[in-house]
Amino acid sequence: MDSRKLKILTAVVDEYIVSGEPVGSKAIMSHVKASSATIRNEMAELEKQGYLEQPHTSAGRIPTYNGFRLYVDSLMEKNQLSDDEKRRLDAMLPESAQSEEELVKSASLALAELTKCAAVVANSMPKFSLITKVEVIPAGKRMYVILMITSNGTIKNKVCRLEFDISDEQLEFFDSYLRSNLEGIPIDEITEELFDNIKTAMGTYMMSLAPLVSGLLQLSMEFTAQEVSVSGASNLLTCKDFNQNEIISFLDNQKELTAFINDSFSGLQVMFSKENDSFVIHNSSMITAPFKKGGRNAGTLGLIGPMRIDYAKFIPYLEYFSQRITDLLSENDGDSAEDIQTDIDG
Amino acid sequence: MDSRKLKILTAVVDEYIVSGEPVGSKAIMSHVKASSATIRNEMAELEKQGYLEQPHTSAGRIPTYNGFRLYVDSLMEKNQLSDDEKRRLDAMLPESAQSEEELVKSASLALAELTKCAAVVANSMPKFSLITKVEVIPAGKRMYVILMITSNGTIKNKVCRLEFDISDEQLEFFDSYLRSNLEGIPIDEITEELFDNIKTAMGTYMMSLAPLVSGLLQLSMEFTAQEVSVSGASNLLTCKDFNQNEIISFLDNQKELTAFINDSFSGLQVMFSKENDSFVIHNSSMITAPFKKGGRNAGTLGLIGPMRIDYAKFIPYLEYFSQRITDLLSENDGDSAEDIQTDIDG
DNA sequence: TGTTAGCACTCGTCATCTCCGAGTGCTAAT
DNA sequence: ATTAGCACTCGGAGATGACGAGTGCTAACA
Repeated sequence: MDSRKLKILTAVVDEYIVSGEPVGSKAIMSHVKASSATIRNEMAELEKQGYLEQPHTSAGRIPTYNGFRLYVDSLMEKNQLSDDEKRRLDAMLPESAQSEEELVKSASLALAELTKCAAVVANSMPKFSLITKVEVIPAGKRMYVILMITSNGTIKNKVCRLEFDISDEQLEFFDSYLRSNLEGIPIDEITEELFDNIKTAMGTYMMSLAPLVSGLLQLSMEFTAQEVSVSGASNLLTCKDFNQNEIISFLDNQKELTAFINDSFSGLQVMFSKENDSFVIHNSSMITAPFKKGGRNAGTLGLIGPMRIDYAKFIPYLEYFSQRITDLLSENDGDSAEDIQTDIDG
Repeated sequence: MDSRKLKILTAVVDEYIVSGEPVGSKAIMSHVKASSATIRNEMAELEKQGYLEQPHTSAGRIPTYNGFRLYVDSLMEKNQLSDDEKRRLDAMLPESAQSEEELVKSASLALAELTKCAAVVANSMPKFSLITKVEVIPAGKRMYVILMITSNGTIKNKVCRLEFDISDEQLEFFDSYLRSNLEGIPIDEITEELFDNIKTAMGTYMMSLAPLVSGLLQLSMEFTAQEVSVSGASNLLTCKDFNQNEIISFLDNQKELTAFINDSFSGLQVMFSKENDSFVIHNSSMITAPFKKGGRNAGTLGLIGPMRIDYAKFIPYLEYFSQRITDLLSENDGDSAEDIQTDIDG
């Protein structure tokens, strides 16, 4: 395609992103050295080719999905972050993050604040994590806490109340069975079958231990649950580009979101609602960037806003934050999360 | 005040709640045996007394804050829940709640669904809880998990990574110090001062133990943090009675919400935005009902919506759910949460 | 042959105007 | 004390028209 035509398309998208109004031929004259008539001719062709459209006869042009796609993939010039800006972004993350959640949540809030869009974070399904520790701890009359730790550093607990008293031997038997049969196995190998085995192994103890076993099952399910959290949803309420109801419901609906933000993406992605069946809000787009921990995908940071979002400015933010998170998570964790496993075994 | 006047006021509020439009004298004729002229005269007086107002000269009347207040406090007839309805509400709660959070969250979702308003739940500040158990558990190379349990059954953990190796003696010393000095004390007695004591007691061990001590402090702060969660915020988006932006920002802002929904209320309360400084969204109202656990306030269930909410129908829902939660939490917990403490001490 | 100035034309936006009717307050009759 | 009747008010919906931004086309130009 003609280089001037590309320049015009770029100019239309750029203008449209800042104004939100259809862009006329005169507005383009400051970007491209040509008369408005020439630009009009070119725009008419761009419309034929499907990159621009006219809301009505006597209006300017707005980019189509295809126009945006071409712009994002090839035309736009990404803003380079200056050292100053980087420092500003760094200042929005906590100095010393207490936990992965806190770090990631801060990044999400910062992103929402910077872009005035909605930011999302999702943790990855920890498919490859191993169970490194299971422990049953007494916590009162017929009360026990089950503690479970995985190799990626996640810890969860659950309190269980028994129907009957159990003896120290029973508890010890159960505890040591768990140690030898659960510790070291991948989190996604915890199945109903495994629990049937436990039930068989416990034999007559099972009656009193039942609440502990079911607590254990629930606990392990919590590990594989994917969580998504949204920041700054209210930022989108002032935006008239799309139906607010639709988008707020979409963001509210955890399941839909979860299904959508999966972590199969290998790098930064820009997606338009029309291009994806599970993301159906007209005129909205979504940018996602995965972050890693110990060399493996740990989650995804994302930005949801209107189609006419300032890609050139915001994509670098997202890239920078996801890189920073990756760095910080690796620092915190030593060489690799895997050494937790090694140590306990050793 | 005249009984007919009260009837008219009631009718105006009832009509206004369903229609959302100013109510004229003719519309009242079906509720009160009197001609429209008489009703007009009475309405004019009600307006003088401050219970009704006219948006403009030739419009009907809408209730003022005072009008709503009188209606809610004295005039309305609360709907009595039939057994059928109770069964329907019960079906919206999980059959066997795994945890307090799950139960309470379900009630909140159910409430949002039933009322098409936003529902909120807040846990109470566990001022009177005692620490019943503190334990430091090794979890890998220089990695430790701190586990803390309180008498109201809440458990939290935190993973800490040390800078230096510590010996078994050091750990044992630390652990037993915590046991003897923290277990049994009220959660709100954990202060900086107490931590200074710990630091002094640890002496030269402190250098290597520092991350554990600061982890402990963070953990205890988490216990006293109040959490609020909102369901169905998107329900309010279709409501034109108030500024959506305002309300969504209000619901987004955890701090403001937390400050507002405190658990000092002794029973069901209806509050209008004008009447409270920290709840400033025009034309909105909030209904709150506390629930208990082991005889003590455990949290608050609330409903936020427009002023013209169907109080007669929704208040019973809220009352029923908060009572159900109270019942279920007590069942689960035996006689009282306090016995956890007793058991461990004994 | 590609570019540009000029021009007639289109069409959405905004302000103005009018009409309609719901609802009122007042007055006089019951 | 209540009510029927009536003149009056005023917001809202629709119609109308001026304005102007933007277009496509044509003809002149380099």
